[in-house]
Amino acid sequence: MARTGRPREFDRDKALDAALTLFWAQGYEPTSLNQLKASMGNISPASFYAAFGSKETLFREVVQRYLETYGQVMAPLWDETLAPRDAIEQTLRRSARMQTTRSHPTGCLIVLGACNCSPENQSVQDLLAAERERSRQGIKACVDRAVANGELTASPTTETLPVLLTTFLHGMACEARDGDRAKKLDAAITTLMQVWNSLAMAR
Amino acid sequence: MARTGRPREFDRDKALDAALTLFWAQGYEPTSLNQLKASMGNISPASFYAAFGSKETLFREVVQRYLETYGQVMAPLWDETLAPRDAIEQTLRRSARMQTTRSHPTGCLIVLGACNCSPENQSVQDLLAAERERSRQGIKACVDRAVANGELTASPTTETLPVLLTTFLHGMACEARDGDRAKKLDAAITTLMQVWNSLAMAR
DNA sequence: CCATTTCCGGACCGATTAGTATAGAAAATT
DNA sequence: AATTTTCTATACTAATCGGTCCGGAAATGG
Repeated sequence: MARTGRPREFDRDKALDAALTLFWAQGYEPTSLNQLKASMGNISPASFYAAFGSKETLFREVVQRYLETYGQVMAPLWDETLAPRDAIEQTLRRSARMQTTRSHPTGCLIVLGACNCSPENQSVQDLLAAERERSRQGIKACVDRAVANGELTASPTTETLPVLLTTFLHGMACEARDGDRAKKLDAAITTLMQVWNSLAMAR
Repeated sequence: MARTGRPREFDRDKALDAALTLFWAQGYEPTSLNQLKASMGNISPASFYAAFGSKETLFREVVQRYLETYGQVMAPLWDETLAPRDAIEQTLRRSARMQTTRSHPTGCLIVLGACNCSPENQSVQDLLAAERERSRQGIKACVDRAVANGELTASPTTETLPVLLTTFLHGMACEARDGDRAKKLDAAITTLMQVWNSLAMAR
């Protein structure tokens, strides 16, 4: 389909990135349309709505882009060519580095992006909660795969691993937001992974 | 000083509890004065400001009350009559149970109460960040005490313990908010504390 | 009973919220 | 060049935000 008519003057991609940064730093609700439009190069409300539909649909698009870029640090969880232990360790380490990098807001958009929401924005909260649930499932799948592989023994303790790892993963968002550096988190990950080692050696 | 004049008609304490519940469930910014006044028994703006000063001072008072009540699950951290390991384990377990109890909002007000803030409410964000830093220091003090006691050996791995434990503690707020139950978190805590055990046995 | 003190209801403040309607200009296609 | 398409700018909703002010009512202490 040929594109006709006057093309928009601002760069939609750059605008999306600007919105991503704003939402990441402040979260969904406190980020106002005025801020968004300003960061997109003082575009008009009409241009904004023509390009993005609404604040909520823009946020959904922002989350999508986040998942396709920064969020790819979690990709190892679903890469079955990796050993389960490596998949989880890589995910944790890459998350730690990404969330503490200062060239963009710290912490995790999925964890922190819609913590404080009025009831009317429940759907936004649900969007991120579903994504967190996906992480939980990814971690659980790795542990299950390790049990199936014989890397881990099936035991009550092994069953606690997914919750333990997920809680730590999500907790990093808070620590990164509070200023922790990658090196400190990375060292903690090494210690955490010793739990896995001890369960592996027990077989 | 004798109290003269007409006494206020609503129960200030009950009103504070209502505000605590609202702020806990929704966070600082999305909780509007209208909601607050309504939950306090449809009091008037004048009554509200006479009793509480402003939204921010009310929030500070709410945080104070939270710390004096629900937040007391962290008290073991500063109880030097407890063995450091017990102090930390109790703090984790009591936090897990408190944050997952359904008779009040789930998660932790200190972690989740002001995640999404406009720059103009930075002071509110700072208030909670300072409290989280206090938790960090409390956990670190326990680990240091354990090293001084000889319960833990001083080692690079031991030095990672505070970050590991704090990250998990703060992560529980996210998991509790997402619906995890106390039993699951409790089991994960048992596994996490094995890290401590292995460092203790290494001496 | 009187005077004082405080509270309460309600009107009101300016600012900001997300979102819309309209009108005209600009660019691409034909 | 004419037409079509879609842009932009501006003015403008209605609602809500946190917060203030005032006048009258109510309860107290003397």
